[in-house]
Amino acid sequence: MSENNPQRNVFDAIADPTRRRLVRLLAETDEMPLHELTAHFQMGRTAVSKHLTILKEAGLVLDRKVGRETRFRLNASPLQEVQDWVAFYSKFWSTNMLRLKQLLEEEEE
Amino acid sequence: MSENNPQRNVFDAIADPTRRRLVRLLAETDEMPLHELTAHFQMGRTAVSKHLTILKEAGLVLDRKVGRETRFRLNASPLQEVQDWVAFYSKFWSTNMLRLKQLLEEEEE
DNA sequence: TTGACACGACACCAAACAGTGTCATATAAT
DNA sequence: ATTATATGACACTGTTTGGTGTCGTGTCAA
Repeated sequence: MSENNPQRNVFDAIADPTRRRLVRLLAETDEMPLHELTAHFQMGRTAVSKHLTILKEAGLVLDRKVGRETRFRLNASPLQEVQDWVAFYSKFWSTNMLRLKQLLEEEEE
Repeated sequence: MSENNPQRNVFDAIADPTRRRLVRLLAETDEMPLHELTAHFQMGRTAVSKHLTILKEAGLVLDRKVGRETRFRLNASPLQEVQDWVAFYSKFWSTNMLRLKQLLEEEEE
C-alpha cells in the first residue's frame, strides 16, 4: 500500500505529546530509524510506528528505506498552517493591541 | 462542582475543527451565549457545550452567567504556548534557513 | 401563573485512539 | 548457512472522543 493518503489534519497530528516529542527529536537529528526513535520512549516499537504514520499522513514526516531500517526525517512546512492560524490571535494578547482595544472602546462611548 | 480543573492541554483543545471555529467565532464577537453559538453549527446544544467545556479546561474560554444564559468569551493567551512551540520550527521552512542549510552541507563534504 | 426558553447534568453509543503482543519477511552479521 | 535485527502488518483491548437524547431547574415573558 504505502500511498494511503487519509489527509490527516496537522492540528490533529501535533495534539499528542508523544508526536510532539517525535517532531522535536527529528528536528535535532535530521534523520533517524524507527528503532532509534523508539529508544527514546517508554512504549513499544509498534506504538511509535503508529504515531509516525499519523505524522506522515499530516505531511510532517518523510521516510525512506535504507537496508533493513526505515529512516524518518522531519518536514516542518505543514506547521506553517498552525503558525498562520495562531498568528491571527496574537493580537489578542499583545499588550499593544490591548492598549488599542481600550482606546477603541473608549471612542465608542 | 464548577471548579473542576483537569488542566487540559492547549494543543488538545485546538485539535478539533469545531473548537477552532468556536475560537474564531468568539474572537469576532467578544461575548456570546451558548444558544447563539450553537446556531452556527449542525450539531446539538449539548455537543457544543462539551466543546466549550474543553476550551474552558484549556483556559481558552471564560464564561459568566447572565440571567438564564451563559455567555462565553475568548481568552487567547494560552495560545502563546502554541506560538512559541511552532516558532521553534519556523527556521526549518524559512527560505533563508534552507539556503544556510545547503551551504553547511556543502561545507561538510 | 403559566408557558417558553436556556442551560447543566446525566445516561448512552459508535467510532477512533493509544497502547499491547505476535507473526512473517527482508536484511545484516557471524 | 545460520542467527540476530528491523520492520510491516495484523488482531486484540481498554479508554477517550464526539455526538445523541432526556430530565430537571432557573429565568424571562404574556
